[in-house]
Amino acid sequence: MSLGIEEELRVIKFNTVDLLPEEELLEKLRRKGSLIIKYGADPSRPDLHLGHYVCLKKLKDLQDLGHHVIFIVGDFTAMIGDPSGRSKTRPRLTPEEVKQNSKTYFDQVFKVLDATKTEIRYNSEWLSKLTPYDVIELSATYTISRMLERDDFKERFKRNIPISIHEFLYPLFQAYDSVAIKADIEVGGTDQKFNFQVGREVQKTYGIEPQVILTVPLLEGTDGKLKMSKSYDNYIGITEAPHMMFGKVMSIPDELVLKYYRLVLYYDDVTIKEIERKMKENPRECKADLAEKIVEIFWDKSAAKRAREEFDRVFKFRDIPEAIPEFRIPKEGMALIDILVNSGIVQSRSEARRLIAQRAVKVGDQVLEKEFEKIAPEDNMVIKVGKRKFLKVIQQSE
RNA sequence: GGAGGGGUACCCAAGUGGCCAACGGGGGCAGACUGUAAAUCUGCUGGCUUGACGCCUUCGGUGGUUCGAAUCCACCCCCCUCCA
Repeated sequence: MSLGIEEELRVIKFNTVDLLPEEELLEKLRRKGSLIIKYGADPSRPDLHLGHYVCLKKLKDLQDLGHHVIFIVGDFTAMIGDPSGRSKTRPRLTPEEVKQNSKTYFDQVFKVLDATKTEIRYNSEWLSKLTPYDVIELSATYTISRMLERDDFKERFKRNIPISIHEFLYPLFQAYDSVAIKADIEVGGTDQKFNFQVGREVQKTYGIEPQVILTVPLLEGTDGKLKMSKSYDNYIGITEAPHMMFGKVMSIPDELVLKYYRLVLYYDDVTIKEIERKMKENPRECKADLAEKIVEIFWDKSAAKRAREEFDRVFKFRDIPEAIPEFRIPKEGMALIDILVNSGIVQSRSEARRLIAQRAVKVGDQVLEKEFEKIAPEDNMVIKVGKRKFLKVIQQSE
């Protein structure tokens, strides 16, 4: 915290989208020095991915600047069950499930944040104490038309997709969290801007100094279009095995590479310019560098290096990966289809048939076309199914 | 409470007595190409059966009519719109 305010502001603004209002932040910094930073977590989805990482990284920046990060687990809201989406009522979580989830959650969070400097709070602590009277009072701070300013609500309203009353309550409860901990800054993705705004309003009506809004960009997932999310299955999880992580980064569209360099690796403008040039010359290497560096963040240098070598072996040199599942068959052999199904490498016999018909099953570069072909175990026999599934077939011990 | 519209596979959406395991699109998977990128082309996309034939399960739920139902009837559940 020996940095000047100018310098501190520069760090805070790196990779942020909104910082509203900036003057208020400056004023707070001058007056208070150390600020209370709020981050709200949804414990119903305990798998963190790179999208979350962007946010966590910003929290870490703030932490390093000497601010106090409070991590709020939305256990109360999770127990009610957030029905966003359409007809799917999200399963309500029991307190035990919440406990369980938050444990895995924090194992992951503290790969990034400093555990000793992070305060964890559960919002049931104050939300469950609210009386109907309090809730009404809280609801009175906001109007329907203001709620409908939020894009997703507006959209749903326009398209006659149901919005239940308690969904309107969510932003209010979230705002109340800011009241309860007297947040100075709330940090989240740009999609949270509206909720944070509500936080400000509500804080004001409760006579508390309004929080400053800090949003970070949303990171697109491996499909390159939608924001990274577990439900779109386009995410790169921060606990995924090195080779998985590496592979997934390699599969992102080129257009995203610079964004990843910037948001995940925190490269500055000058370096980004360089990468941009390199990207034109050798996009593959450039992406592999990115992948290796990302793996390095969550694992270590050697794991990252190994992941890269492994990837090259399999996809560049069309070789076989180092560690692959094994399946034991009797020495007289077994029908191909049974091997595929019994080993669990494919889901059903129908699927196995399809894959065989599509010439997706090979040994070496020989395509196996007959599903009932008897396969006898041979030394180092590896069956390849599709691009990335491998199975080592070995003889059952007598 | 009244009137009308609707609930179909992972998602969107056609189908209103047999030709429907169900058009089309998205997504996914596989093949060609390749940098596990993008773009493009092709095939597949409920399960079981050697291909075909066939069989089983699926069209909000439960019963019914019929040789035969996602399609018709009854009751029920849920969603949307308008009126009160």
